Amino acid sequence: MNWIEQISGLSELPEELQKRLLGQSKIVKLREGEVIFGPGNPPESLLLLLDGTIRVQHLSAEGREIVLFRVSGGDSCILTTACLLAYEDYAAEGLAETDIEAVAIPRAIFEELVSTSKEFRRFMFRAYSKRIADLFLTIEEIAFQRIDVRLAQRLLDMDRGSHVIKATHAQLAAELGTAREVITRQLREFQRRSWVRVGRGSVELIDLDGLKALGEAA
Amino acid sequence: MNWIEQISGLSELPEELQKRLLGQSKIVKLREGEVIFGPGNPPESLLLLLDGTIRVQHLSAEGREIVLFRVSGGDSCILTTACLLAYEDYAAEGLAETDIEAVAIPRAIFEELVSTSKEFRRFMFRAYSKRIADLFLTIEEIAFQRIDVRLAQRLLDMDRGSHVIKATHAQLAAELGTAREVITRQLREFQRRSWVRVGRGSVELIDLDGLKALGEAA
DNA sequence: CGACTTATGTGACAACGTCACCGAACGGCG
DNA sequence: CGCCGTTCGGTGACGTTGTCACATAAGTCG
Repeated sequence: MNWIEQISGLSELPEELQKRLLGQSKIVKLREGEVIFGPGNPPESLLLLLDGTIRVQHLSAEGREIVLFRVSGGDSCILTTACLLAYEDYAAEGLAETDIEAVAIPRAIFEELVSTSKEFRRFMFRAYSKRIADLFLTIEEIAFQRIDVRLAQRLLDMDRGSHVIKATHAQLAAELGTAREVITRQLREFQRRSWVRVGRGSVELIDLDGLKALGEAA
Repeated sequence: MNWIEQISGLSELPEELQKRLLGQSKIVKLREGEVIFGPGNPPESLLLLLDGTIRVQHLSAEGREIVLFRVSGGDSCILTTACLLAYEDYAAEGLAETDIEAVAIPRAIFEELVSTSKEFRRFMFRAYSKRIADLFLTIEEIAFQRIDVRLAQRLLDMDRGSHVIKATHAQLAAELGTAREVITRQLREFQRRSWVRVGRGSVELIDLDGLKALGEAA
């Protein structure tokens, strides 16, 4: 299977290296809920995500939880794991939020590509930089953005077309690094404005424009 | 001048590459306050900091400001700029907080080293990973840590031995991504507890243990 | 049908951020 | 020196968010 073209930035690799990459890496599939890396089990190979979503979250000492970012197939196409090739004591874990299809590149091949291909290096550094830039934005959001705006954005983000989001208030709280009660109150307010309908374990988005407008007003 | 040994992780490079690095890079000095990179002027070479401190901060659209991290010579010895070799639209800027001495590695040499040396690659990836891990901690702190604890920690961090920190309340607020008034109130409380003495544009730390204890209690 | 477990609701209160001011301290400069 | 503009710090009122201690409701499984 030729997955190279699915990952933006790799199609510029010389034909020869593309072949080598295709030959030496293998496709892995993981099921929803599987832990991809985490404290205790650092990843051994570089993963390029083809399809599905990986959630990376951080668990604090006091048991609090916050979602740091997501990696999803196709669009951002980013490495998950390479971050970790070097640094040990990550308190972050990555887990499959959906069933996953990914390409695993063994460490040796990764090393080889980095050393031989200028294009591959560019690809890697771009991925790292993008990640860091994203984290900057996350920090700004957490520090300065109102919680209602953040919740509205996140709900829109999490929508996979069905306009129904399966998540408990506690899970949404972990998304934003806030408290469950805060989510409960905000959702009640959103419902009062007829933007959403809430059910046990789910939120249905009714008025997408209303939710979007909240962010723009700010 | 042989600066290699000042940067942990580089002394493992093969002798030959060390020489090449020493020959091809040059030492640069910058004065306090100079902007090293920022929106509009991306850096052209990789910088390794030998002495001094660089502050990296993020400016939001609404003019708010938050300090993301610092790079200081000797201890963390980290790259500043390589992050940026790849990604353009950083809203972050880096500036010299003190007079600076650094090594500038031209892009070509950087490329060469990454491609030829496994040790140098390890060095680079470690640096990136450390940065990302640090940002994770920053996020956790902003999201979950009380502001008084964060302020106390930051004051201790900023102390350069003199126990007097030259900073206005507004600057301290930018450090933590909070409001000036909050800093004013917290400092007043710290003073009431005889942990600090505040003056115009400066904070003198009196009871370091008191400040430290605040963090540990939580 | 209970007995549990999990999800959500609620009110009181504490912590933090925002706003609209104020006066004090500082830095020229005539 | 006194005047004046600027920066810095102080303050009270108030809105938002986080915390705590519960209560209630909805699913689950025997």
